[in-house]
Amino acid sequence: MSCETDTIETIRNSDQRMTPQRLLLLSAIRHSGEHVTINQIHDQVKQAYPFINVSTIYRNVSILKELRLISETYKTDGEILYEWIGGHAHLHMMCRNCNEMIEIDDKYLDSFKQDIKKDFGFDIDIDHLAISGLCDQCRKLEQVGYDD
Amino acid sequence: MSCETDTIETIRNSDQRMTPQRLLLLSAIRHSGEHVTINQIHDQVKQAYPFINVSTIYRNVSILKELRLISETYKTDGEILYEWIGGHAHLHMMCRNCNEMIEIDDKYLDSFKQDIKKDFGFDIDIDHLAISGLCDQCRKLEQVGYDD
DNA sequence: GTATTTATTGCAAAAAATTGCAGGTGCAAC
DNA sequence: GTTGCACCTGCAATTTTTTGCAATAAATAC
Repeated sequence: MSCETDTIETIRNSDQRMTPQRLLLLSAIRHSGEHVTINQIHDQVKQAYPFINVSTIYRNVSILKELRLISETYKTDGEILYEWIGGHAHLHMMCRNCNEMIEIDDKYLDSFKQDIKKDFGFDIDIDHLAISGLCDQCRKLEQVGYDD
Repeated sequence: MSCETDTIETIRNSDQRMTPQRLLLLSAIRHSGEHVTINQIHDQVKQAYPFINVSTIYRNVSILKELRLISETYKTDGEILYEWIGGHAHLHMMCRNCNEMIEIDDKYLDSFKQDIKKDFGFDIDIDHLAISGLCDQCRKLEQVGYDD
């Protein structure tokens, strides 16, 4: 896989070093295949290297975020999730009621993105976007009146 | 103004009480007219009532957020901003480079909102949405190559 | 007015996240 | 291989945010 090499390249090119800790952290996020919290990353890395400190996790996550290798998503309940930015970007829609998250293709945003670019010159990052709302189920329950 | 009465109604109707502290906090957010942080709210309320505790601010902000009286916006640098949800909803676009924030009319999202509702049944909350990207200025600078 | 119920507050303590710093280490140049 | 420099790490200290709890006070019924 060349994506591993790409990652190392990206980090090297930005004046940063590839340490064992960072490698473990990268692998933990990458291979989880889904959204993970700081603590989940920490636990995962600890299995291979028990002496890793939480502050190292926080600092590395922050760096990877800036390098745009991982995305940061705020759930409606305040929990923060991190995810490897893989081949295809996608949107996160989070239900404010049940906190379920669905992912949708970024093509849905294409025309919006274009409008904003045209009118404001603002270039939207597709990833990082977390949209709050009511999912289908919760919306229907609310309409029927089961919810208060 | 009836919005003050509306607010009190909303709070009363959800089994909550209108305390002096809450009133001061509401007023601090409402009359700031823009985005404020927890600390700014705290400082503001302290001027009228110096004994207010930070935990009271945190708890009330959380309640008002759930009642959808205020919106919560995460800046790209991690700072959390609160804003009174007034008459017109608007979107926040935050530049990931300079952290400047521009507000745009929610009409830009109308068609996207409809598509999502149609295809997924998901009902998007217009407020709360914070979109990250590159603003016009930073984008131009980056293209010209002034940035690293 | 008083009594009752129950949300809310302030405080203190705990938990979570951030920061400063000294020693360690990646990595590029030699 | 060795050296030098800047980045990274772990630890400890600090700051920020959350939580538990007893006392208080808002809303309601009387």
